[in-house]
Amino acid sequence: MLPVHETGTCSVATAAEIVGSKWTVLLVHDLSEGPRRFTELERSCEGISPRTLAERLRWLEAEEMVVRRSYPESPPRVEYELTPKGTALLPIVHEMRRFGHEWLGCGVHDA
Amino acid sequence: MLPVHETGTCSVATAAEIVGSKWTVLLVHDLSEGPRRFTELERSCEGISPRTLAERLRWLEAEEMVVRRSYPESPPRVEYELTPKGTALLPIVHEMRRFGHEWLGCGVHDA
DNA sequence: CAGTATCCTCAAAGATACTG
DNA sequence: CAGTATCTTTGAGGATACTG
Repeated sequence: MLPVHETGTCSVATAAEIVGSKWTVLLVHDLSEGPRRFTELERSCEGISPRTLAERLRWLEAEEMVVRRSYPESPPRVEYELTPKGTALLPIVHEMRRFGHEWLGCGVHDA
Repeated sequence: MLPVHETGTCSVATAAEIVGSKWTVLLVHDLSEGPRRFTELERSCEGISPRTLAERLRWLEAEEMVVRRSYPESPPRVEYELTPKGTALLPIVHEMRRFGHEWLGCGVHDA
């Protein structure tokens, strides 16, 4: 996924890129409940590969939707947290969930 | 894109599929302003190939988000229109646009 | 723990030409 | 006009092994 400022597209199209790329919405939803560590996200996103998770997180960080906080302890600890910009994605996520519940008759078991 | 009932995923993930596949959001937005013909959509979605447009429309029709109305005139006329289910996508689209405007500083020129 | 490094697959979508 | 038929490309993302 290209950085947003290089896509040339804007607005809806960009939001579609964010929201449509696999795992991103799940990640944002997870992070909306507080800071999370790499392995926590790996576990809650059943099936995601570390490669993809790392890429997704780096992308979100580059877009300033997520901050990465590294605590140089041993064992190392890193936490990811939504920024205000990342939090601003939540209304989209909520509308997506509403749609799912109302029209797809599913999603009841989502977190 | 698979039919939704075959994906196994639900809710947010499904909405992400809908909303994330290229052109779909633009199409839904266009159709929100009234029935549109194939070529009209082709023109307003600058760059879309007829192959992709047809596929997208067939998919939306299969999901009952769009109805296809064919008038057997000469020359042939076909119109596509949002169903209530398709219309229910609009709140998502609106939140996506809001996000674009507020955080990406763009999208002002969108219809 | 928190990632990289590689390799690989597969499907979305572009380009183009053609048709009822 | 409203598509279909082919062929091709590209890149997202999976699997797996390895590392500071």
